[in-house]
Amino acid sequence: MMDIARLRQAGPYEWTLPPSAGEGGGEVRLFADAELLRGMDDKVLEQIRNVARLPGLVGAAMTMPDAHWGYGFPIGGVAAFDADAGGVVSAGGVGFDISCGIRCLRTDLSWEQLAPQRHHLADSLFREIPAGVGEEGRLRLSVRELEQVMRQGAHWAVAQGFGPADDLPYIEERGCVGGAEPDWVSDLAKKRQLGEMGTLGSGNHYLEVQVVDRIHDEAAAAAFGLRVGQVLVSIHCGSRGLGHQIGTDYLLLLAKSAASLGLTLPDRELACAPIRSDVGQHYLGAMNSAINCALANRQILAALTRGVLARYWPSARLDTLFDVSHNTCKVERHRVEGRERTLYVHRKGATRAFGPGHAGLPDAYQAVGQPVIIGGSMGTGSYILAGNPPEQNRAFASASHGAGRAMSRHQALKFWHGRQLVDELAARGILIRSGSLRGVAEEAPGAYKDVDRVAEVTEAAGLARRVAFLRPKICIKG
DNA sequence: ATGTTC
Repeated sequence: MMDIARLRQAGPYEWTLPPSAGEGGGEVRLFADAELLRGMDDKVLEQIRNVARLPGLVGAAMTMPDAHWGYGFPIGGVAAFDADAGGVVSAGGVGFDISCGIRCLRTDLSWEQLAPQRHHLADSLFREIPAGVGEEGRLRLSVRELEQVMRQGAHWAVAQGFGPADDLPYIEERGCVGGAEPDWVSDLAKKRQLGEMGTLGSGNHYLEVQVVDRIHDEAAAAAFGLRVGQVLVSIHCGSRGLGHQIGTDYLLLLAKSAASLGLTLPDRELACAPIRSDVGQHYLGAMNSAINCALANRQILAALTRGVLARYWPSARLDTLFDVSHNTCKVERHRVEGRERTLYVHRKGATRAFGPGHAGLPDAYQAVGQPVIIGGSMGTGSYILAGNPPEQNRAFASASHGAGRAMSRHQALKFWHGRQLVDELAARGILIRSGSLRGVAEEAPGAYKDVDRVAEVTEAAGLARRVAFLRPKICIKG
């Protein structure tokens, strides 16, 4: 429970934390309403204040409406640093699941067309999409091939026959981020990934078949190709063992090197290094490699999904609406107090949300802004939103990424049982397929915040505007 | 999140 008496309300959905006497540090800004804030742990405040004390911070260290406490840096946290001002890059500010994100695919099928086959489709997807901890797929890469994945991202997957090049414009960074340096990725990290390309993973990762339930913004929905009753498929996963091992390796390395680089860490878990340092550059090279791995992974999973769908509906389309990550540090240009600056924007459990006219968006979305995906908890629902211009979004083009946990996994296991949840959801017409009933219990809808409230507050705070609400029908869990 | 308590 957060004690909101410590905060100062700066706007209807915006709060600041006045610094404690003699503490110093940069500004802290929380985007939320009082109810969402009260549901957050006080640890979120402590963590975001620690972030604000790091050198070279630009603007404020911020949290999104779905924020909760994470490893060192809050999940739902956003912070931008300027390399020229001594700014840092933080492995804790990206997290272990580097470039975890969502690929949203659009079918031309209605739920009425699909519904008669829903049980078969659920079983086929569960069989064909490798899911679960340590689960390996059919691909076995050599180290050399994996290094190509790390340099080329989704372009590598397309070149291997996993989906058309038409997908690429609809992927963040057009499917491949610059700055990847596989030489700075450990042998162990590479080894862990050789059999894990094209796999979903576990925890909050999922593949969901959804139906468009409600349109909030007709013009944006038309630009995104969405209509009520249409079936979508959303794939939520990241860079698997590779990203996790890079996170593990660099958290240790950055924590050890901090003192010699003149940094005093407010929290050891907030390990970081100056952007302009060897170790900082090495982390960025490794992290960008993991981003490309995640983009390739989701491209492969999209292709596997197309294969399954084609067995039932051979002529059905499955086009990429968008693919966006929510655990990254990206180099971006932002206007700050009238001046364009190059910033290293950390988004941990926060989605990039470029507004209309941004050069990074494909032509089809220039007028309405980037599709922003809020992936809901299992069985509740998800939202597609559209990015706002910088006058409205004052969080370096960032928005909420999901419902956000309301309680820990451990706590959730005391309240729910997997079998019971699967049965309850089936009674509501939602098919869950998972190899882990324990995992299902940890992901109980009740362990998350109210996704409707998160989406509503995200819009009210100016971060993005709601376009469509999606209702889940089939969910494949790791 | 995770070769889920390196």
